[in-house]
Amino acid sequence: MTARMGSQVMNINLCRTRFPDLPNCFPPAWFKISYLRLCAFSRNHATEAIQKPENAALLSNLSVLGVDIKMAQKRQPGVFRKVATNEEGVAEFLKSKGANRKTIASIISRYPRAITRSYHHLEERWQLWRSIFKTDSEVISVIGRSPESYFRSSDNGNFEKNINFFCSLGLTSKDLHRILTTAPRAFSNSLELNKQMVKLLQDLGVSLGDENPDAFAKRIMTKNAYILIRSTKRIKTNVDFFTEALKPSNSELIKLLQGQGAEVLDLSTDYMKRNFKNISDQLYSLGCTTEEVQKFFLDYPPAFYASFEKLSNKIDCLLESQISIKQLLKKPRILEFSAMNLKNRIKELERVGYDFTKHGVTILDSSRRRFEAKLGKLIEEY
DNA sequence: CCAACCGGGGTCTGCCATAGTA
DNA sequence: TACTATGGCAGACCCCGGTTGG
Repeated sequence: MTARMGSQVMNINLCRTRFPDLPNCFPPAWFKISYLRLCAFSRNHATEAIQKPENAALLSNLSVLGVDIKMAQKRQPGVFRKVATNEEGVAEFLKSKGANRKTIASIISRYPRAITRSYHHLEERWQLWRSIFKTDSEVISVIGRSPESYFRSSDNGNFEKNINFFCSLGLTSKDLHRILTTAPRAFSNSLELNKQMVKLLQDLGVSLGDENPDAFAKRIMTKNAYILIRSTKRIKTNVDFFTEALKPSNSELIKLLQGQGAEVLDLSTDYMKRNFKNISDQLYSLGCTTEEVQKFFLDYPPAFYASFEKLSNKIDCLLESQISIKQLLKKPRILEFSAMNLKNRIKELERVGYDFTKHGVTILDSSRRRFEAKLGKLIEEY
């Protein structure tokens, strides 16, 4: 217990030291852009009161930047009626961080509200992101992918509180890195929302009798960063669905959620139910019992996730190759390989006279290197 | 030595609804 | 009352190799 507390304190301090001082002066560009903004403001102020027309200077600036104005207008029309915007400042800012023209245009096209942010705000937010990412280009690559995650919130304090909160849970800087890379929105959630999700997971650990609910919750978050951008309602519904459909014991459910099940937890419930039904039906039609079907999903949670068509295709392809459904149930992991890969492997094995009924199917569940080594030996023997 | 078990790694947004706010 | 900030939703795998026990 003491050791755990100690590591938490250490992690908080680690977070603090990773915040470089925010700059207290701004580059010359900032003054230039502010001046331009003032000009734009006074030019349009008179007409603004009458009918709130779209800001002509803004439209011209955006087209110079290469922004897809139609797209931007469709997405956030309100931005276009604002009297003061900072499109040039934002573009300048992103450029100074290494973004190219095309990326900048794409960012503003997809999330126009970005141009309402001030230089100071952006720089402050940048430093927060950089406390997690090592380089500017990592930040740019995430913003380029998902502009909204960077620009949607104006609350930098909340972002920092989230960092501290995650650290206080014992998440490492590597964990934060992964969360910000794969689910950047998590840091723009209100602190309260993130706390609710963590509490839900911890309570779930308690209700399953896990002796360390905090570690249980942490484990699920590190296995699946997406959990933090889902609603607690969805997670609850999915856990209930697992419980009802698979009738697991507490320890089985814990194992499921801490393992591959964590990745399945955030699926939309309807999708998961549909998949479960389709695949169960196929297994029943192949003569499986309810217990076998339940065990199949417990052993191989990705079945919830996989597209039914692909999975079904793979099962058919295995059955056609003298592999029995019972063998598959014993070794569902072979379904993780692509249909193409499985087909090729089976073809190669058939060529050397491999008998699945005699030697089993585990040979299919191996890395490329191991499979090829094994195949080489079989060819020699053959 | 080798089959079998098992965990890890990469990586994922863009839109809509609505309460709150100035 | 228009606009902002924030919550929520649908979408849908594959592969590698360390370790261990016989």
